[in-house]
Amino acid sequence: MADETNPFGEFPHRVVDPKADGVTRVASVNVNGIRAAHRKGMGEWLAARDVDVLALQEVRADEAILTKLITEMTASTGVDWHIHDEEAAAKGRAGVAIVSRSAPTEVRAGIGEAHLEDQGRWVEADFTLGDGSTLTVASVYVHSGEVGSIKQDHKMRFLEYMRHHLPELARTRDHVLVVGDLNVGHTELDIKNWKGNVKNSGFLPEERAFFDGYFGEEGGYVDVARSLAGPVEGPYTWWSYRGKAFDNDTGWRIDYQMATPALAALAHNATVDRALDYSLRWSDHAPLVVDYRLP
Amino acid sequence: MADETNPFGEFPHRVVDPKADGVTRVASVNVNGIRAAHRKGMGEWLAARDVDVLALQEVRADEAILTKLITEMTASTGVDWHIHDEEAAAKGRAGVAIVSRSAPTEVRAGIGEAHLEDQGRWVEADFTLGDGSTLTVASVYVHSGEVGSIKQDHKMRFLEYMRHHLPELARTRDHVLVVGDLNVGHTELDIKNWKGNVKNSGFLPEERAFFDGYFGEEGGYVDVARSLAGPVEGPYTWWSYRGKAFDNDTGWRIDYQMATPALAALAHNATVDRALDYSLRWSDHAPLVVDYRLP
DNA sequence: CTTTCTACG
DNA sequence: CGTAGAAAG
Repeated sequence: MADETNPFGEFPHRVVDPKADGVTRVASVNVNGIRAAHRKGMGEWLAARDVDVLALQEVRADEAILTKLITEMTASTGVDWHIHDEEAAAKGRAGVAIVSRSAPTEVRAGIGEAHLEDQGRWVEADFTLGDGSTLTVASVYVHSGEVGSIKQDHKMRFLEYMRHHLPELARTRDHVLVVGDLNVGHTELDIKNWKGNVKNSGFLPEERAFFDGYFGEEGGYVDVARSLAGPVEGPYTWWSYRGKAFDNDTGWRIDYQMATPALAALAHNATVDRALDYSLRWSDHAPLVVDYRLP
Repeated sequence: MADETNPFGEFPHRVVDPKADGVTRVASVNVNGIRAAHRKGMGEWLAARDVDVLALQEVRADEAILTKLITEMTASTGVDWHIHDEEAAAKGRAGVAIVSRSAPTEVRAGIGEAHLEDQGRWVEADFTLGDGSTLTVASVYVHSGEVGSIKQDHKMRFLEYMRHHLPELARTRDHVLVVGDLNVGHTELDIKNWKGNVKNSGFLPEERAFFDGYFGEEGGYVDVARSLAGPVEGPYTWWSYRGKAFDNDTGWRIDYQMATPALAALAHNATVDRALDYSLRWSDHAPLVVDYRLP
């Protein structure tokens, strides 16, 4: 409940977890339609959370709508935010974006060589850090998949592409942070009911094997939230709208922040904004928020 | 506003216009989707209005859903209502129904010879009256039409069919009551902005000419609401959802009760339940309610 | 269960 | 402006 003495109203976590000076806060969130998210209270979360880089997935709106809503939701900050998105060819589907307080030096949309279609699933932006090094941030939305459907083939192709592209990014850039909805739980700690899902898209052995690769020596990335949380169940980032999945915390940890090791070492304070305290829920995913003490 | 001393709560008209003994109340209403109408308060209207025959148009639901919702909305009456509908071939489109307190002796769906398609636009039911005569009630939903579109041709074909069928019904039955959304304003009194609509479907000269025929000597029907209201503007039965049409009463009188003369002579108390008093609006049409002192 | 688009009104 | 279906998640 809101605390009358709390200037952040219904967001007490903002008080118990203030952003420290010199910290860059990166939030990744699948908004499941930014229009609906905005209607249901995303703006209050954004105003209270004080993020510096906001990576969005499933925007499901064109650039004009995205810009309008982000501008409205960030009006209280008094600064002009930089908004870069990749829309899907099909209206109202997928769509990723990177919204940032500072201007990127370069933005690349689409998934490069596997650029078979305008899918609204990958956008990356380069930022120059204080020490002159470069940070590349990608907002990613992997297909949800369905066993026995062509959608699963597309998902596997995308995961396969990432197996090549992630190491290449890590090799050619200073710091890399790939965040988003990867639609796969890596380990048994990542899905509440993992036994019931070993044959479902999202926890298939062949999907999970890709993640072993992303996070292993060859992949060169750290699963930041897992690294900071340790080997505990969850914290989940998605709950089905069906039944009482959210109330029972029958969730999946399928949203990630994947950082190159030197960057991951600067991460602290990873939080999934499940919003239990204030009972707000404006998406089926919750934001994954991480603070980085960047150079 | 609701009057605390009014047992009908937010339906004061129920008090100022009680149904007299020995009266049969017939209501016609285009519900624009009975699911939405139910959700928005149709049940309260129905419970308060004490109708005997309810003719519905644009049900936009299959029989199972219609039956469930009508049963729920009439539960307080403690009687089993008789429900007969004609669905459109296309799910979620059109659909007419006759809901009655007493059982019809026969029900006919579809528009007979011009029965080119399952359109969900015509259903008629026969009832036996106290003196042994027969009353046929039809619930009709005429196409909305659009000048220059094939939809206008379908509308004109339907109106043409009615030009033949209405006199035939009148000739072969004792009493006939054809009610519903005819989607045409007959005279300049029937549309607030008639001058601006002489070239629009719903007030075209060729459409209005059909109504001259329906209500003339050859047609053999009386426009009950107009007959009781006299030559005044309206009362309108439909207002666009766009702009402030409802608030400004920029409406159309396109819902009718058409009765054979002997039946029309028994009609009194025609009311359009515009619901201004209690600010409820659960369809873009308002119910047209008429009391008949049947033999 | 929820979102968006679409067709129809 | 609003309804319901469809496709997707």
